[in-house]
Amino acid sequence: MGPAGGAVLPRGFFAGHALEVAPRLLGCVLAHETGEGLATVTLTEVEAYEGQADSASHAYRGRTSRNAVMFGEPGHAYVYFTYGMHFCVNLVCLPEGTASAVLLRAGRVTDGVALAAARRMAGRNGARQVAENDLARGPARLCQALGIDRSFDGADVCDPASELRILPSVLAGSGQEVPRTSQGPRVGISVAADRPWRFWLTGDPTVSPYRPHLPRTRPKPVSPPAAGDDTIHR
DNA sequence: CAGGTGATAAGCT
DNA sequence: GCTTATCACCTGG
Repeated sequence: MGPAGGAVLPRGFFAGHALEVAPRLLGCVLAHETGEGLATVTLTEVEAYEGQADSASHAYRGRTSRNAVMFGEPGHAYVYFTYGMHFCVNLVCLPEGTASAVLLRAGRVTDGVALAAARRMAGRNGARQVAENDLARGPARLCQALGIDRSFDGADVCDPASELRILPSVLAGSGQEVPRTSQGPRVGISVAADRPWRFWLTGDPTVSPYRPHLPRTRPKPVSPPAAGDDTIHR
């Protein structure tokens, strides 16, 4: 067990609804230790996703092979692949059989900054160095910085022997002033956008910029309308 | 601002 | 079976 080993959150931490668990995850630490070394992220931004009652949730339409982990034991990672190139990680809440999870949107890389930076630069030839605040600023960046991919779908983050673990909050008792928490609408979704189920540490520079859902760009017309065409286009 | 990339599931035949 | 719209994103210009 490495420097961050030992004190994982108890599974009971994830017993409640994602809506209750999400704000309590702020300041907690996601740790990934490999042969390459240890990298940790202190969470600064999360979003709650419920199941049947939440039309923005992957579990809204019931259990599938993709979202099965969301219906499983709490305290496990639900990792999915999206937009053809990105991974995002959630932590599962509520008892087995009921879907609920917290999407980890952003955090501050605290241990393994160099390792995280190398992962973020990988495959990007000639790109500029990533600013430290941006290493895990956004759900896909967070996964890349920690080296989280599909193989971590279902990983038990409450197991002290796990490669990927969740550690208690470092906010209280650190001698620092405890940051305030803000709450607002979730980022980028097209439905249930009125639910203020996103939580972040107020003013933290590692929190991702709010990006409201943009309607997908429509395919362009094959040819521009001819002059004098009185068809109504919109 | 647009484009890249691929999995998913609904809808069709 | 097959097709198509959608998707909780990031990057470079």
